[in-house]
Amino acid sequence: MRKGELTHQTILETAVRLASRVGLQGLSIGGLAEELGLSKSGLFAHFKSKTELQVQVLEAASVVFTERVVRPALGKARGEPRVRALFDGWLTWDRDALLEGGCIFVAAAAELDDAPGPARDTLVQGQRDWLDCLAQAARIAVAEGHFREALDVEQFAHDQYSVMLGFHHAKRLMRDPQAEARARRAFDALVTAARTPTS
Amino acid sequence: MRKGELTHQTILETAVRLASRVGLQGLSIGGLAEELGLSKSGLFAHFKSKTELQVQVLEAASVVFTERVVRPALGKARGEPRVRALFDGWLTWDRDALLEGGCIFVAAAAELDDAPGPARDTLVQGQRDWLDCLAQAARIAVAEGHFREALDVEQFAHDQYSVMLGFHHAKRLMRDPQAEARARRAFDALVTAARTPTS
DNA sequence: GCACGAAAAGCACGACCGTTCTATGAAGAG
DNA sequence: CTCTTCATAGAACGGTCGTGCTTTTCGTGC
Repeated sequence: MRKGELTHQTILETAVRLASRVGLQGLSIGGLAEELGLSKSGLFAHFKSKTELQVQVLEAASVVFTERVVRPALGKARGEPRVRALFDGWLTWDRDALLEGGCIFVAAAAELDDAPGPARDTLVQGQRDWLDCLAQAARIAVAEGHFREALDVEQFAHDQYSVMLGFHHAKRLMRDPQAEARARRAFDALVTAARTPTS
Repeated sequence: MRKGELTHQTILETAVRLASRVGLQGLSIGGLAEELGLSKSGLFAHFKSKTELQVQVLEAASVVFTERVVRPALGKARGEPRVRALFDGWLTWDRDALLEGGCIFVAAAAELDDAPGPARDTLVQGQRDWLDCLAQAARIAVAEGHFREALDVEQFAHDQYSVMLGFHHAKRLMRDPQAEARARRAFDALVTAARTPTS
């Protein structure tokens, strides 16, 4: 691998971690360069613009996310175990040391929801993929007979993500020590409701 | 009322609207001044610092929130109707024209979750009040016999807020036209589960 | 080992940031 | 009407932002 590509990768790793703390807007070229011991212009040369940096940060974070959350879950048994593994994986991800500032996607979602542009597009696509992944896992659980036939899997994915967002809020903003217990209880209720036929 | 206090109020109104779009960090003194046709220093004189401006923006938003969401719900019948009214009120709030950028508290939560200081403290206190309000409404619903005796009302408040966060995400970031329908379905499931005794 | 190309540094720019100081205008009290 | 107090404007500050341009350093294929 070329030297440049290596530092490029190193930059992105640090950038992801930094962005999880200060956000994608708060992520400054100068600050990032200093953290890495590089010059501002030297770092800038790797990206033609700040927007491009933001996009690549989101893409890099997506790669890590897939590797750390999605792939391990794919190793689990099809159906409910995999659905639970995705949830557990996400909880781990949000608590991960790599993301001192909490899930970078949640932070970016609030920043970019009214800021059209490539960064927003990249984020939305990633979130869509993630929601599709959750829905697909639920669909498999239906096929396996773990979840009821008539389950609206997109709704299930949406609800699962809501629980995650609630966890993030309780944990990171409210510093609620019970955050994880609450999230697990909420998710269990969701799974239970998905198992039993419509009442 | 003094002339100064009047403009002070006008500034805050505009600031809340602007902050809902660009966030509390993105809210700049200069930009806000221009939007109001004031000079930067003239506006600044009303607040000793930007932090103080942020705090007052959050407080002003809380006042409006209480007036528009909480108070109307207090006019509803005790118990489940009031719980539902709080939820409906929040959906209206999030869609309100006053907040073109979506709920300012959700945006601020992501920005401030790792930024200790007066602004964060103010936000956390406001969110705590809101969650307490939701829990109290649920508690009354238990007392009225609408919800089951053993219901964990704090958990219910937490779950209700999670649904709201999920709605915000689906609506504002994903631009999902079904966002509101999904949120209502999720909330209905929550209420149904709260009604029936533990299964 | 040398030459060439890539990578990083250095420097400068215009713009905007929050903040301070000073001057000027208008509002209100007597 | 006058005098004082308060509200706003104007100009400037040091700093940081993203972004170019030029130069130097360094990795690498021949």
